[in-house]
Amino acid sequence: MQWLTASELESWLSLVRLLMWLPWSIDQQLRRDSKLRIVEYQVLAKLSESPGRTMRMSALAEVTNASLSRLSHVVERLERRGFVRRAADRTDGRYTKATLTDEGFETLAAAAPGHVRHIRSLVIDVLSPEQLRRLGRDAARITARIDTSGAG
Amino acid sequence: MQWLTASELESWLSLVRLLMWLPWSIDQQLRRDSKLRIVEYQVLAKLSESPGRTMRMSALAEVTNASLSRLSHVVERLERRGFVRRAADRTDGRYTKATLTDEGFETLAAAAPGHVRHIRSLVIDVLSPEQLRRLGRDAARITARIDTSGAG
DNA sequence: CATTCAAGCTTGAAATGTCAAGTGAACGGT
DNA sequence: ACCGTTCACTTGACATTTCAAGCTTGAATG
Repeated sequence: MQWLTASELESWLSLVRLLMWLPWSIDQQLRRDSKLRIVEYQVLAKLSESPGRTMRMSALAEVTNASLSRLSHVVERLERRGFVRRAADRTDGRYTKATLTDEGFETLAAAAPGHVRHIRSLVIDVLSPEQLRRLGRDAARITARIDTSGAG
Repeated sequence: MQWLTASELESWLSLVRLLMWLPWSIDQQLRRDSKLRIVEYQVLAKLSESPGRTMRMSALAEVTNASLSRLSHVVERLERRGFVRRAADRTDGRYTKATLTDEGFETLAAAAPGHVRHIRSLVIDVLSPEQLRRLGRDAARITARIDTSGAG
């Protein structure tokens, strides 16, 4: 087997630290300022961008990288908080459509600026436009190699 | 407030996908092939690199990005599996020292090659040495901005 | 039609993570 | 020596996630 060189190892460990701490930091900020966890924010955000502020559960699960089961629990909690409503699809009863309520939208709207400010100060403003573009490209290159078929 | 430009947003979303899927993929591989979760692997790995295969709980918590409480639970489970032993420090009874057992070391040794192969195929071999170095530098730049004082 | 079958989601229990409070050991002042 | 504090964990309660069924709806087959 081929081990890692010193340089590879160093870069990899830097990346690991990023993978560990950046989501943690984002989560802290959202919870502190908006009583939302990352998944919840993502659910609200993705719904808000969709036509009719509505999405099928399975589609929502995919874009938020949550298993259907996990999403089901998350949405149930968001529903109890009044941020989301669920209803069976008229045309195909197997589908469940989740809709963002006005209250959910307001919560998202209140949370977004602080969230954006936070990622701007941690990521966007720390790198040059060129560096950021490259980072995005490299990230995309890696995720393209990941087999996500077993998710859900 | 300052929103994100289209280009910034695109790069950011790429990074978000990386933050979501890469840890997920690593976790899958470790669980499937070695019955270990990421945290557990990290604990075993860090212990194995330490003199006497021993570390204080707080030091271990820091390098694994786990709260002391979480680490305490994790190590308890590893202890039940026979991979780790705990003992109070002789010189200062407040410290708890965790030690990797032979069985724990063997488990780690069995898990490491597959893990390294996996990250090599997903990350290391996908980027040129130069790209990897830059990725590591950018990651370090970002983590340097994160205030980790509230962790633990 | 009735009968499987799969898809899309939900559910409940077990595993895991987080939070707040508790424990005991060392330290610093008196 | 005594008192209060801080440090390093641990613990138990609670929240969340995962895992393994289970349910309901529509499609496919006979």
